Amino acid sequence: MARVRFAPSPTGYLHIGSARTALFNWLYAHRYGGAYILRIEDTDKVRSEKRFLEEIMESLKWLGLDWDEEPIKQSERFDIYRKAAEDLVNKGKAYREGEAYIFKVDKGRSVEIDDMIHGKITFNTDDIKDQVMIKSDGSPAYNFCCVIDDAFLKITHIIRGDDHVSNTPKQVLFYEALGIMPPKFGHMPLIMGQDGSKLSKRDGGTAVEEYRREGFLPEALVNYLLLLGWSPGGDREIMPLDEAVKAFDINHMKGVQAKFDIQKLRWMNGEYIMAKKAEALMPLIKKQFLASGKAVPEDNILLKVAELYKARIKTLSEFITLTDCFFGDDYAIDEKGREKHLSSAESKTILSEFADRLEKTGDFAHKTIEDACRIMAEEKKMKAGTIIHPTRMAISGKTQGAGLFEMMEILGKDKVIERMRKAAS
RNA sequence: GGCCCCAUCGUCUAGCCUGGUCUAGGACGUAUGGUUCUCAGCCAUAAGACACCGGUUCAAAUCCGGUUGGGGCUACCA
Repeated sequence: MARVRFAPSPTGYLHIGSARTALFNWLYAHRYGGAYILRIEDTDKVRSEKRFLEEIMESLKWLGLDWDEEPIKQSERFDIYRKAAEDLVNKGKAYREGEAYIFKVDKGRSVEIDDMIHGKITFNTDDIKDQVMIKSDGSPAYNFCCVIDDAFLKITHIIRGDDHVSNTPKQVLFYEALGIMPPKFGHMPLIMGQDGSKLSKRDGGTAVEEYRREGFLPEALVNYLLLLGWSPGGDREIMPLDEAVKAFDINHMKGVQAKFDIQKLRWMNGEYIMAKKAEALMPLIKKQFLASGKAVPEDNILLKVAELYKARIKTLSEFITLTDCFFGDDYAIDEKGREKHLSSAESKTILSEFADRLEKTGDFAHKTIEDACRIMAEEKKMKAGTIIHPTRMAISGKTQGAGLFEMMEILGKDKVIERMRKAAS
């Protein structure tokens, strides 16, 4: 029975790298059957804030990485840490220096770690200073309370970032002094930015919340993170969480740092959006409208537009900018496109003639509209595109978009003719 | 500086553990062509990598050593 944990510090939002750590811990627990526990490392009372904790938990839930037991908070366990430190002083393994409790490190020996990802790593204790357990202000030092809590929670496997490898021998020394068998460790390399330095805003953002706001789907973000440092061993790219659980094998984790590539994340997000039914996309798109302060469109129109556009968006936020012409008259206009397709007298003539013909049509189904367009093109001996481009520009303000006739059908006869007449005048 | 981790296309990676099947496979991105009213999508094609040096071996991307390069840690932060 494996017991793993994710131990965030509520001093900021959930970092994308932390999300990956959480993901692999979650995967480990679900793959091998066990518990995935949340521990709140809020020993720094000044920097820890409730709003950050709430946000971190919300982001984890959004990603689908729910924890199994009631989370524990280190800020409520200071007495336990002090008691453990006092025991070590009484056993002669530590000493006091003022108010602080300090652990004596045996020099001249080696500490070996059999890392699940890196293999054997050997350290010499000559490189390790005596370790503070309890600071002068009474709060515990990270490495000490980490060990006390991991032992208390009976953690069997610690999967965390490479930034902790040098903490590991210090922690192993604590386990030895406490007479407790250390858990297995697995350190995964950190995620880097495009230029190889720390992940930053330029790379697309560091907080999970930013990606959520931008309209990334949690499934896509998780899938992308999954493939950063781990691979199922073949050519699979799209792999949802439930399948990842079955295929997960920590031995396939790479010991190499990976660069975060927003382009591939965008592609993957597009794949997930495309794969969803328009109906399933509706609530997500509505939330996006709400979040951007725009009125939520009517269901029946939104559904049709979603159907038409889901293959051409990479994020939900793009949906809003791309489809503004369907949901009001104050849509954005591509000035270069207007210059190209609507400035000439010829294009205005074409527009008004096409509008005349459309007025006479019985229904306003896209097939009917297309027929009217093709017939006009044939009679005038022009290419259909000569009519289509100015019309698209006139009704949507854009040179790109879904099929023109489908767009026109959704907009409706009155609106289409109104916009065409306006552009022709 | 010291200690530690790492090194396959621009990026994510398969292959490495258990040398030969690798003239190194896939995906993203890029370029070109096809489909089409544009864009997206879809389809096809192309360019593009074993960091370097040495060793072991009949044979090395794969094993060993070194060099270079990148990263982490080096706090009474977590």
